[in-house]
Amino acid sequence: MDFKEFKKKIAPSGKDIAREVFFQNQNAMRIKKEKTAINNLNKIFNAVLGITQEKGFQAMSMRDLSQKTDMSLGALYAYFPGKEELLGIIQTQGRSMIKGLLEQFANAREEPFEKLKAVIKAHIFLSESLRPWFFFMFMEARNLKPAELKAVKAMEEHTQKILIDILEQGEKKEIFRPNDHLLTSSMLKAMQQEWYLKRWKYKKHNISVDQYVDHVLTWVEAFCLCP
Amino acid sequence: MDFKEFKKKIAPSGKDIAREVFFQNQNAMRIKKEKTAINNLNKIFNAVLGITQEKGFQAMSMRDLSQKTDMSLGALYAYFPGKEELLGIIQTQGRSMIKGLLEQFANAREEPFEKLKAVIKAHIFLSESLRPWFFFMFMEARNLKPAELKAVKAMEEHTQKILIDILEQGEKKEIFRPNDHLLTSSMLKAMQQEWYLKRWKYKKHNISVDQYVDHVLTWVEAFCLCP
DNA sequence: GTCTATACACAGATAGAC
DNA sequence: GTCTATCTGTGTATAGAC
Repeated sequence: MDFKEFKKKIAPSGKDIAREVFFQNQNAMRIKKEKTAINNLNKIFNAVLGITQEKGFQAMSMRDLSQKTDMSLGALYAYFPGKEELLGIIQTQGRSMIKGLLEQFANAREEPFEKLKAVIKAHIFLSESLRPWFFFMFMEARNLKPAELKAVKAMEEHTQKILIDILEQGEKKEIFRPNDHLLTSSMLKAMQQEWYLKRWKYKKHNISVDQYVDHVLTWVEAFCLCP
Repeated sequence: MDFKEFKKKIAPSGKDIAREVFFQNQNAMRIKKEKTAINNLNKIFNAVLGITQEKGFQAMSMRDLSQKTDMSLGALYAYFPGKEELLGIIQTQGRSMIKGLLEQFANAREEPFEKLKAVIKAHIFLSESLRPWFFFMFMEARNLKPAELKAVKAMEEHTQKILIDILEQGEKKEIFRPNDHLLTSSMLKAMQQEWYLKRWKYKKHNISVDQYVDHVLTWVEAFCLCP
């Protein structure tokens, strides 16, 4: 599967995400009409992700957000209790979304090497189609309160665990070379992360996601597979 | 060379850095006595890096900084014209420091594979001994004004170019496998970066810099070297 | 060179009309 | 559901005494 196909078939749209947030936080917000809520939440998220990418969440004022969404300050506060909670909502939603989609991919295949490649590819494709979310989640994790920061770290270790399990399974079957799986999976995660942290570089050099994924998988093959 | 030796012989101390900043910006600050300036600049930088690591530069108030340095607000403003300039000073100094030390290493060896390993190791060791600086430079680049942001990107591409040159040299000598050097060097940079962006993970699992470097070099060998 | 006190802008948040 | 007007705290920065 290439990225074009992935995006069409699997990647959630802004409205999909807004819908889920609406049903998850329905009681905490003053808006009751589904359609209005979803439309405006989508607008709010896009604005937050856009402004934040440039100057960071702390530097984004509620007035910035009001201007970008064409909504008044008063209206915004009907959708979330405060700025800090808005940050929390985006982070929490991002995590649950990514977790769900990745697990779906990890369970799809059986043979270790195929499985490993599928999971890595899915992660990079997902980070491409939801790049603003991934970037936000990484860069703004610092501003979370301790309890949520813990959830972020748990998430990092959870996705790493998925990789480690595949590596162990492959080593047992003597398909992969024996190695330190914790470190190996860390390298894989670093390569995945590189794509969304430094996209300006790949854009500048006209490197597509598909090319990037292929290259990463060449590394994986050279390092993991038995000769 | 292991990290212990590197730190002892090569890594600059906080005062070394403060001294350089003092001579570089001497005319822009109101303090004239060298010793006072260096001591306080060192204190200021440590405080900024510490506070920023937790909550980001924007979220650090001048009052936070005043408290952590045990200096008054008025005193702080004798060392730099404003908060934004302080950010610029740290970023600029960080860049010039890292650039100088890395070039020193790149020129030390001749044989491509040895050279490649030496440069990668030096970068990771350097990021370990100056971890707060590296972290700050990465995370706070967004808050720079356009001209300085350009310098950051130029720096990224400069350090990448060092790697690309070595890879090309090695390919010509038929030591390295032919490959896309831009992508390959990006993977190397991603692995280097991982160390200082996720150090909490390695600390938690008791993985030392030396172990980390060894693992990275195993990947390099598996991928770059001709079989 | 360092302090205290203060100016003044702008942040997040809410009240109450529509 | 959305708006405008406004409250109150906190931010950066400076003035002027010591």
